[in-house]
Amino acid sequence: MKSEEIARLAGVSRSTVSRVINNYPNVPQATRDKVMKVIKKYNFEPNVSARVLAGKGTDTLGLFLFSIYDKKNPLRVYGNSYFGPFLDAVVDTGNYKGFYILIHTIYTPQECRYIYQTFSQRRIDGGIIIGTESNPEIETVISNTNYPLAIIDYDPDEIKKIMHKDGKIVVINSLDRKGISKCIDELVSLGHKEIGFIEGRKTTYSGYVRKDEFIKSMNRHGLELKNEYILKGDFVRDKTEKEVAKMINKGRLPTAIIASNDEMALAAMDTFRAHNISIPEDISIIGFDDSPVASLVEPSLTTVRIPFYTMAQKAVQALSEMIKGKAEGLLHYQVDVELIWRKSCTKNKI
Amino acid sequence: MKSEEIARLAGVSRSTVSRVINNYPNVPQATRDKVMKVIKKYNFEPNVSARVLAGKGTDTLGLFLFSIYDKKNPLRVYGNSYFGPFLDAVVDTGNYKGFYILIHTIYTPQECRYIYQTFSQRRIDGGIIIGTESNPEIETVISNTNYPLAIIDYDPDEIKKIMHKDGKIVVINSLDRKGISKCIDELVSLGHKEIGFIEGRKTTYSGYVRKDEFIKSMNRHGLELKNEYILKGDFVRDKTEKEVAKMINKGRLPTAIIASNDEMALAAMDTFRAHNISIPEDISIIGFDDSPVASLVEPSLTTVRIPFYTMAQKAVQALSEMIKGKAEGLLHYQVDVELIWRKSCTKNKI
DNA sequence: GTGAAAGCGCTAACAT
DNA sequence: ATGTTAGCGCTTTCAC
Repeated sequence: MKSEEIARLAGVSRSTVSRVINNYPNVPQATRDKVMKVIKKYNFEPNVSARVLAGKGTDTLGLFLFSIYDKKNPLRVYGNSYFGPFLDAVVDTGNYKGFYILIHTIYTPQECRYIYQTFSQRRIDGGIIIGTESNPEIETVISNTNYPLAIIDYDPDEIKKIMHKDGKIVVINSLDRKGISKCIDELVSLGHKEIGFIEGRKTTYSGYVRKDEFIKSMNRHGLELKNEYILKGDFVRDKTEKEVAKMINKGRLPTAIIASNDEMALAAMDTFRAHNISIPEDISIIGFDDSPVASLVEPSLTTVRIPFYTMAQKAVQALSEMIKGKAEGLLHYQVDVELIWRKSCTKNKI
Repeated sequence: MKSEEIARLAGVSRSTVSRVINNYPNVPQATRDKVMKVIKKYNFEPNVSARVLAGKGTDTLGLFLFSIYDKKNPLRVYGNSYFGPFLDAVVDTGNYKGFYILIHTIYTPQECRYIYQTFSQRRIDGGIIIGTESNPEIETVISNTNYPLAIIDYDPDEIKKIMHKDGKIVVINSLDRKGISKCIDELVSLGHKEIGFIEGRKTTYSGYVRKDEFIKSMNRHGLELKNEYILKGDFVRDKTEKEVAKMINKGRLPTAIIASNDEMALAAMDTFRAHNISIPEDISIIGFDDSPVASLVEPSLTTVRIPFYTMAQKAVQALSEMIKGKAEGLLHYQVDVELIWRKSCTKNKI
């Protein structure tokens, strides 16, 4: 079934069918009804390739997820506490706004060429990039493309420097500085002075910002930064378990520790428990993300909630406007975070 | 940049460029090199809409996920212990085989029309359907479409009855009967006689099969089926918590309980714990799926592992062959499951 | 308000 | 081995 047949059956020309499909104003209701009746009757759906070729959009957004694990890890993508809810929200808000979502996982910087490819083949009208570290490959994409792009968790100043002169980019970050400083204020008010930190990859923006704010907040409170309490967890479980075990074996522990994401917080919890260190009695733990499991573990995890759904909505909304030509240049949104107080934290008893 | 310009720059015709792009054999290496050089130089990527319109495939697979939650639940899709790993595997194996993946969430039977739409608009060459309950809407899709379709977890006999005469369908199930009967064999050998069951939605195939096999296996061992120990959890946490609490309040418990998925098993664990019932000392628990968290909870959850990756691979592989015309009709695969023994189960001490 | 015709970028059948 | 041409199904000028 094609529009030509619909036209024949409705006794009009293909142009009129097209006008009806695209809701053009200069079609009288009678004609519109006549055509729609035939369209409904045959469940006609226009061929999207023909429409695109004739100049319409694809109504498709590409979602590019940078895996922090390598390909062999079975948890490589959606085991990530961050991606699942975000993906979910993008598909949902995208579908709601009439977009199809094309999804691609990127495992190495070299695979950034898939982003270029997907745009060049005209498969998508806009793209969402999440989880990328800053590296030359992604910068090439950012500086060469003028297709609408939403980048989650990236340094906006960096983008401003390198972006294409006709670029249409929206950067969306969470207020991580506020999140971390709130954690520390709260811990300090509970009498904690020895506060540790498990940092994520500093090549990601959030990894950098969270660590940086940890240092700033500690200084603000006049608290000493002890290197032995600052661990590198790279945002992943394995590394965190090792680093935490190492710290335990050295014999001295902070009274509280903040992890740069929930996954590392949970890994730390398990490692402490395996060494008979009780949470929160012996050490308080705070995570970041408020991933779905945070409320389910025992004890439930205090963490900073990131509004993934809001971020996805903002991304889709901004892309939608850029695609329609209603917005351009560099947009920057910062979404608010919230400290969710649960049972993994308590007063310092010392 | 279009193929015509590549042709001009390489000093050949558009047909030759097309032949090179599509790896046709009747092009001498010299010509091929000459053309490829220009293509590389300009990073040329052919317009996919034009290719599709001219008769090529879209190289895109649609993944349709039926949510067991409603739209308002923040865990609605990828909080599902089943979907995350499966989605992950589909994207991975699909991308690996050169397919793009279009993803759509279906919340209500009525939204099944999106499947029809996506095919009709020629957005995809094949589709994967997962998590669907049997209902008239999905049956309409199955009986009307002759596009390649992979259906995960569905009764193959039902499909055979209703499918389109030119249908190309692959049904992929896990050997759930083996999984459940192994659980019971194992529990019995540990001295358990009072075994409970938390069933999922029986409108899904696996929901039905797991419950049915529970009954059969109990009978095989000559064990009594007690209605008070058979709970309805609908595959979700909330309902399970309520049902388990109800059972606890009645005062009598089985010595072991099998849940039809991990999510319900974990919900049960939490509920027992909240009532000071220890696991596995007071009651042994077994789940189904081996979702990522199963090994992380305390105590770690004994569960039946479903090889999601293998299922995704089989789905993509079969679709790929059907799309190429190398396979047709109804295929049926059953993948093996494995009982993963962890700490949530122990001997019956009574 | 509606139709005729050109054209989007590619592939494939046909011709050479 | 390569070029010429028609055509895929739609949108969009341009006439009327």
